[in-house]
Amino acid sequence: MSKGKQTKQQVLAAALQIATSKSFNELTIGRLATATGMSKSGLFAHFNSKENLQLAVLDYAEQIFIETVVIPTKEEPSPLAKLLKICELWQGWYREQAYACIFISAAVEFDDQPGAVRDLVKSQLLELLHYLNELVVEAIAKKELDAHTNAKQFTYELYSLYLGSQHMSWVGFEDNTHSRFHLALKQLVERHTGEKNEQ
Amino acid sequence: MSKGKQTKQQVLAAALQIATSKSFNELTIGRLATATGMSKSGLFAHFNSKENLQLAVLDYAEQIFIETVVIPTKEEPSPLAKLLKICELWQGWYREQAYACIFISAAVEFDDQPGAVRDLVKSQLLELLHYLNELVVEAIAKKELDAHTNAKQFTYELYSLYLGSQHMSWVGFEDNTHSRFHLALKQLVERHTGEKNEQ
DNA sequence: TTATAAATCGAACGTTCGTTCTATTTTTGT
DNA sequence: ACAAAAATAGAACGAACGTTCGATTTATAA
Repeated sequence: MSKGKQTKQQVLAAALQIATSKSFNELTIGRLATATGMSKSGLFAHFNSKENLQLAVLDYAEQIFIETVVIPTKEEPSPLAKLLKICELWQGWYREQAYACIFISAAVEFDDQPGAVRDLVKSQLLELLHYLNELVVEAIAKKELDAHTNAKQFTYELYSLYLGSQHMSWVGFEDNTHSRFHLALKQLVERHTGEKNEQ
Repeated sequence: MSKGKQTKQQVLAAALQIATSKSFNELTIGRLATATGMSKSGLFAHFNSKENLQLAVLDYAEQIFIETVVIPTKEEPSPLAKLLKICELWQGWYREQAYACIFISAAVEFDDQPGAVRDLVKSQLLELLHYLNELVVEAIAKKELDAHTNAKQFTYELYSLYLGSQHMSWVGFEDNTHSRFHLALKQLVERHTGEKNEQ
């Protein structure tokens, strides 16, 4: 790897650290330069614009996300097992990232700020939702979940429980161990297994 | 009302508009001055610091939130009816605010930024959660919900469904009419009525 | 090794930020 | 109506922002 790409990776690692532990708005070129011991202009030359830096950080974050929470799931034997494993690893991801998900932060910070960054984070989150939904569909096909399960509704509820878990833990509604998430998830799955009717 | 308080209210209305339609970070004194046709210093004199402005906007937003989604539910006959009514009005609130809740935005933007603003928004969200939880407790007491219902778990799930509904609608996971939220909420309530067992 | 290319720096730019002054205008109470 | 008080304006500040540019150091390939 050339020197350029090498330092760029280090810069991105530092940038991700700032963006997650602080926020995307606080990821500033001057601050990042200080954090990496570089000059503003030297660092800037790697990206040529703030927007490119932001996009690169999101790409970098996605890469790590896939490595740490998606790839390890491939070993699980069934779609439902994959799904549950993802939820587990997902929590670990958030925990490592100092209790704030960079994608969700970015989504909120850019939600009314049209541009390439908003488009990217939107597509990243949508991609995750589609992947989760795909697992649900497969689980239904393999009869791990009841045939009358509405996949999208299931995915929506699953994702919501996760989102709520993070949010309420932050607010202080007593879910620091995320046990509430686990319980609700377990019940959600049980509700869709064992052929008892439910729309 | 004195001239000062009067213009201050107008300023706050404009500030809330900016904070919701844009974001809290984009609520800047210069921008707000332009929006209200005042000078920066003239406007600044009303608050004496950016932080005070932010706190005032959150107070103002809470006031409006209470007026538009909490107060009207007082007329509902029962705790459960109040709860459902709140969910309905709540959606209206979000819709008016251009599909972004100022409290949740503020929570995310300030989540790792210690200070009075973070403390306030945290307490505001916690207060809402406690109020919802109180209604759930009352509904259980009045046997509108099954006796074995775990109130906090119920509140957690309810709130999560709402959060998820907003998030996914933004991302584009097809819930623009929030019908998914309605369905999930209905099922959540049904699940806790009619004495069938569920932990 | 040496020429070329890539990477990095330092200084400066125009803006905008929050904030602080000192005036000046406008409202208020008597 | 007038004096006191409150509200607003204007100009300026230091700092930080993203960005540009020319010079200089460092890595790469011949």
